[in-house]
Amino acid sequence: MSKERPTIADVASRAGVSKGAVSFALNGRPGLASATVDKILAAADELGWRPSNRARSLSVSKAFALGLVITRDPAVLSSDPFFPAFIAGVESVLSARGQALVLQVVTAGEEEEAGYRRLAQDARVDGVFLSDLRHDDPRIDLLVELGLPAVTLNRPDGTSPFPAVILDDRPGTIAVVEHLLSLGHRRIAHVAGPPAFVHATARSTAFVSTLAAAGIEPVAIETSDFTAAGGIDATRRLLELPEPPTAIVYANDRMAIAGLGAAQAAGLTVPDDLSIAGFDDSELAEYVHPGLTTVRADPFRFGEAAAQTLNQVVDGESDVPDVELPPAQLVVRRSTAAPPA
Amino acid sequence: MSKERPTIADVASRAGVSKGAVSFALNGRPGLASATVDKILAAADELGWRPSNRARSLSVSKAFALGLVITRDPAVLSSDPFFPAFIAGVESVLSARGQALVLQVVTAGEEEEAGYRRLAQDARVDGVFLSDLRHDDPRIDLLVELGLPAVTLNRPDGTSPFPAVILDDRPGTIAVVEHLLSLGHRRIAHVAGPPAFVHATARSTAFVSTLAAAGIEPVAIETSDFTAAGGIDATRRLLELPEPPTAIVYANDRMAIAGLGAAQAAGLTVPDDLSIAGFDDSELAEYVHPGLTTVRADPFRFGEAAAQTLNQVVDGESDVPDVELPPAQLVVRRSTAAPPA
DNA sequence: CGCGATGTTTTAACCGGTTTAGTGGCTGTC
DNA sequence: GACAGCCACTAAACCGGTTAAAACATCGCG
Repeated sequence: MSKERPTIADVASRAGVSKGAVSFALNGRPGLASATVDKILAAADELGWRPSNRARSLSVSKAFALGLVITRDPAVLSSDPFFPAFIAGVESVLSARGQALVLQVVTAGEEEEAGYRRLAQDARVDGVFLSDLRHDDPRIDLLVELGLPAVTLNRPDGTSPFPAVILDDRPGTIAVVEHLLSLGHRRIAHVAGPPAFVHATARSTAFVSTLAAAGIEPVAIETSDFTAAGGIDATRRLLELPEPPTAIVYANDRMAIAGLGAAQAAGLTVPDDLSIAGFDDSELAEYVHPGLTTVRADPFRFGEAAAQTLNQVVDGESDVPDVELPPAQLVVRRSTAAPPA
Repeated sequence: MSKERPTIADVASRAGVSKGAVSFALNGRPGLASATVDKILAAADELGWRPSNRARSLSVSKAFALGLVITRDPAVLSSDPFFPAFIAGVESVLSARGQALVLQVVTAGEEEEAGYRRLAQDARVDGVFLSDLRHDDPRIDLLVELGLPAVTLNRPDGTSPFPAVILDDRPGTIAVVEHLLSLGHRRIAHVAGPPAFVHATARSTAFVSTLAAAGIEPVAIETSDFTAAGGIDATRRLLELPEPPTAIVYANDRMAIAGLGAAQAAGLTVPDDLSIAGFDDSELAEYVHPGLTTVRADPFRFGEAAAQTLNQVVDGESDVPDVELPPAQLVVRRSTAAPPA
């Protein structure tokens, strides 16, 4: 038995038809007698023929792959709970369609733009996911210029020609703040992510406005960077205030868990002296001591929805609608309690 | 100006030569006058021509991409500190060579094999990284059968036709145990990973033999699964022993941090009542309270080395040697101290 | 001057699909 | 019985590169 994989010509000769007919049969084109189609498919089946991606790619000018550019510092990326689950969700859609996921990790800045350009110039992918959206994100214009289809993860603030897959950060943040308010907290602080990111400001403005609706001013808003180290620093600054907060809401779990450690290192007991809440419900959130009150989203479904939507764009459907996912849910654990008397 | 990207024919006509000549010039083949080469490269440059990956792929039967199949439960994968940094290291090599990284996330079992088969049948990649090596790993035979080149991350126990990139887990484990011994601990337990994994047993046997060398029996070895939930359970079991350990060595940070939480929840003070050590030096290890004594490897360099080695295999070099990376280093933090009197 | 050797460049086939134009057979109609 | 019209299918060009073989100069040498 030959080790070479069969080509369309092998199938054609075995079925006694032309290459073109095989192609028609495979792609379900009309204009072939159904008996012929059966004969061709049977021959293909017997030979175990699968059309070559490479040849198809060349003739139809498609890559049959989608791209994800992750613009993060490796160290930061290292413990991000979002991407792995998101990617798994994307994969669940792609593998069913015989597509592949091409990953590109770039460090921010110069290289970021280069990453997209490379993906476009090499024609490695048919479309990309735009994650970690920033305000007036320059990548949107870049992708338009490159002619690369995309979906944005969450809604950009400028106009965007791309559909958005949205997981609203606000309801989760609002739920956390209201939870703390109902416990009796009045001195609440926030550790935010970098304001350049849309999801960071979405969380911090939701924080402020929820407090405002209750007639309360935030104790402080510390801008940080989503890293554990940043969480520590921000927490220390908050605890050194003349009148420190009785509760801190962090923009992600990583900063929250680090903040928890900082509070404990400073001799505080959580939640008796200080309540702490995170955002993401990462795996460790449940298992640190005390368990972290946080907000749970579903990055797997996010990935699924994003892949489906991007495929619609890539397939040329016009006016692909935005997709709104169910917002993140509050998960109450032991790290939040009534403020000290 | 035309929006279409130039083809090799455009370059050829602009330089006044044939397609073949352009191809020769591009690939640095001998047999062209250097003046001609210059002329061709100049023309290519003016047109901004970059050869089409798709066409090249078809004619030379290469994908110009490498594959990584991650066989993990998304939930487990979520907070693994290894892969993101590893991937970043891989990328740093691939992007310089114009290659892409194709990611495939599969759930273990049936689907795992299917994942590799798909990658091979679709000819999406020229080679793959074999991670999370298991004892008598069936994937090695599978890859041989599929004719897909590979490198293994760490050394398999059977014979393997593939080069291995090795980061020896033992020195780090030995260092942790010796550190605990030198602090005066004599009742030390281990929380191991699933014994099917090569790196899990490497760590546990290093643990046992280091203790044995000091003439000490381990208090217990709890087999767990590298997850935080598993770390909690194993820790509880250890703490319920009639004579509980004064120190626990975990096979990874995730279980260790969860174990830290479990110990604190049980009313113990770390490190006064119990010393705890992890493995990986994940980002949070430094920032939990108390900071986690652990072992630091360099997954970024691991990725670099693996990509370089796999490329040698893919390029057809014979007898590609194994690569041995510097072993992980002990990082002493506050979670380990002398045992209680 | 004719010949082979050497160096340079072109020609054309090939990779494995898709797609357009075209061909041959059959039916229906006047 | 000739012709239009339709159906089912084939032939061949095409996607954009690579590459083996052929062609063409140029040169050295007997």
